[in-house]
Amino acid sequence: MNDENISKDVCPIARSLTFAGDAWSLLILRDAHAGLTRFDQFRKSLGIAPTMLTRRLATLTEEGLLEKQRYSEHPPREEYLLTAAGRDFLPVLFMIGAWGRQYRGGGNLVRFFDAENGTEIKAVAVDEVTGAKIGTRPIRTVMPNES
Amino acid sequence: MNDENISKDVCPIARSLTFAGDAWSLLILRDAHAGLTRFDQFRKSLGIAPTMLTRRLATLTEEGLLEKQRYSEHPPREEYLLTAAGRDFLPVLFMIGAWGRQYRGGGNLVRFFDAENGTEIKAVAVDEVTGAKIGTRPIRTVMPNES
DNA sequence: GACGATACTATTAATTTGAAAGTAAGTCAC
DNA sequence: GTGACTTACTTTCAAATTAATAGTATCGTC
Repeated sequence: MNDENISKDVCPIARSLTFAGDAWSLLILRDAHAGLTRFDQFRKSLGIAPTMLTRRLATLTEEGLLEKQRYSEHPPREEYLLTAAGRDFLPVLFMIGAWGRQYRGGGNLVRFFDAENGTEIKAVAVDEVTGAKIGTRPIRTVMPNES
Repeated sequence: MNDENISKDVCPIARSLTFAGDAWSLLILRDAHAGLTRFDQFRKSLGIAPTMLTRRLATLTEEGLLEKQRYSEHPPREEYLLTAAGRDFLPVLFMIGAWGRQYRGGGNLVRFFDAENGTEIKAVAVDEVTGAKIGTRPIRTVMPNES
């Protein structure tokens, strides 16, 4: 057991949280994956104050999770589309959702299905090498520049 | 494309975020998985103000992610241990970390290895049924009480 | 030219967070 | 048995963030 600091400089989790560590950002990303692209769509879906939404969209855009794209010249209008980094956030969202379903379920929740074969999607995190579910095998943590 | 509200009532992601939707909570959970259990260990590791830490630990405890356990009667001292729900948050943390490593990497980051066979752990989210990586197949979203 | 849609900005109040210091219960060193 | 130290907080107050509401700018339609 150590009580050493796992600082932001070396922790990949802390890195991520610097960029999408608040609930609004994650909810915006969720809605973007659901196909929303416009300011007012996000605003209505989330019930978020416009000031907040402006700031969050700007931050997510600066950070490269979303990109602004003009969809009309007259009037000048822009929409927000997911970048590759934003699209690759989907597995994170699914895992967050899987936990919520298991531990905070109850009541009717949205469900996700494989559109091709119709089975319900149950997201699990596995180690790509061993195929084992994360958390089922002992983990060794190695700090940078350690053997 | 819809712009229907995916409300907190039906979204498993929103559910999760209600309980651990801020960076401090996730970082506390990360440290708890790393073996930290005590107030001062968390405080030193995170550089968090004690007021914040008190509140976050209380919230995580109320929500059933951590539990307080007495480890000394004289003086009376308590430590914070992960519950089952807290332990099952590990896959979420790993996915957050995997994203951060891929998109916000650079520099030396902590790495995780399978303690038994020594291979580096690379977490990926897959559908338990099809085995396909999340995001590689089209998804159909079904609202509650829909066909 | 009034009305509505879209995408915001401005203003201000309420809430949350952060920094610093203090407290309480007990241990340990001499 | 007194003074220093440890652990786990609480108190206080300033600073920053967030929320609520209203307003603005540009254009298109009737």
